[in-house]
Amino acid sequence: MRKGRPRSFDRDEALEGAIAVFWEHGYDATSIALLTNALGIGAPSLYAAFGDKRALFLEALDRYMRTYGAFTEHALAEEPDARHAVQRLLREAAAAYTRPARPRGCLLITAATNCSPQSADIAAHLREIRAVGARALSDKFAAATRTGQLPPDTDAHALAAFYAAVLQGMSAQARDGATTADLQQIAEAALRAWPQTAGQEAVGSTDAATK
Amino acid sequence: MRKGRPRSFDRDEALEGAIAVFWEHGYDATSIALLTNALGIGAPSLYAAFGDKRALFLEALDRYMRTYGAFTEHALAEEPDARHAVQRLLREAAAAYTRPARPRGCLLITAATNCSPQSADIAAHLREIRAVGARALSDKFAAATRTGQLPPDTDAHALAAFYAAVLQGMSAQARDGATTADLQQIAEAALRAWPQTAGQEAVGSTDAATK
DNA sequence: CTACTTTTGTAGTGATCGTTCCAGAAGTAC
DNA sequence: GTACTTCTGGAACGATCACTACAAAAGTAG
Repeated sequence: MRKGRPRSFDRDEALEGAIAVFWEHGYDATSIALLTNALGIGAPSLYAAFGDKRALFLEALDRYMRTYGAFTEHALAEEPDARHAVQRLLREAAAAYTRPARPRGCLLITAATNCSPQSADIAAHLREIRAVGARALSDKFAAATRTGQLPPDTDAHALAAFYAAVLQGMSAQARDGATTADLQQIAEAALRAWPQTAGQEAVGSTDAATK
Repeated sequence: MRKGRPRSFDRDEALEGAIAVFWEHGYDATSIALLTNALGIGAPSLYAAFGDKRALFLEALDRYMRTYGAFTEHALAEEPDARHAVQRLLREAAAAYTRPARPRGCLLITAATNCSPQSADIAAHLREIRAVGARALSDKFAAATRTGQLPPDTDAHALAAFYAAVLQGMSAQARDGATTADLQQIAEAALRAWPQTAGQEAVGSTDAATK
């Protein structure tokens, strides 16, 4: 066994608690006092176990992405059809963003939307991870366009930006109190915007195609 | 003329500057030092002119809603057709959220997404204003359903939640660096989700209608 | 037991938070 | 000019920020 006085708390459990606090309040608004209070441990214990606030957040973020936020990667990786991937992505997001006894929305999306200038690097880091996700979506659409799952003139980048925006909007709606059913309906509406395959022409009695 | 030493700065100009700072950093992350630095005035002058930080934010928010954010109300009020209203709403949002020399996105949406527990009332206030906007959208859709502009089975609440989510997503995308053109393409994609009027059946080669 | 190692709670670091006191500056009124 | 009113800049308020020094506590090793 390890020498010295043993740690009085479970490190993984504490990290899980830190995820919840950062998820709820974001990076800047989460104070050390808020964390130590929620985790039931003293500040020196927290610093000894995780380093400083930034390191703790980054570790919490990493764990979040491999657990609560992993459904996005899974949907893209496990669904060969692009349409089904997006369908599953949106529907699972509707559930994930409104899970009971958990903070609303997505930590990656909301944790650093307003931050002070000295936390700008944290915001940039989250933005970069979001950009990677959007690029994965765009690549999926580009591949689907090449295999004929999407019309040849599909703008993969634009379509990925749309569904990324819908996810961010769903997260915001969840934070605003939307229910799971509300988010599911948003997801279904977003799926109606899926590009038409050849043979089916522009829908609706609209003049939307102005460009 | 008024007695006493005259104010050395223009109050409206200072309020405009405060809008910019709150717009950029949000409520919590905007410190008084950040404000006095940006406005070029001392803290006592700011407090004498606007009260405390909360009152200044609320006044800045009010002015924002009657200027930069007024396009949303205008689109709904001035466009009799619901489809055209949403079309105008989304397209103007794409421009408004990426205006050069102005902060990205929407102050109403982003200014209090992560906030400390003691600013929870500010967050609740913004949420309430967003809810009023969503309800206005929903009412517009309900009226359009009654006049036949939308299918009789349209869920006005769900459709409003969708477009509200798209607006919030566009704001987030703008903050993530999206260009005006990017947002315009998101807007056009969202418009493709507009419900089909009678006679045109479910679109696409999908099995989306699982419910 | 003693020696050693690591964690703990208390208390305190300097910095910054929102906010205000106060003395002097800058105007009007007479 | 003097009297009066209002605003400004500097300095400071207590509270909180992220973070840590320190010594007692709690374990293992011998």
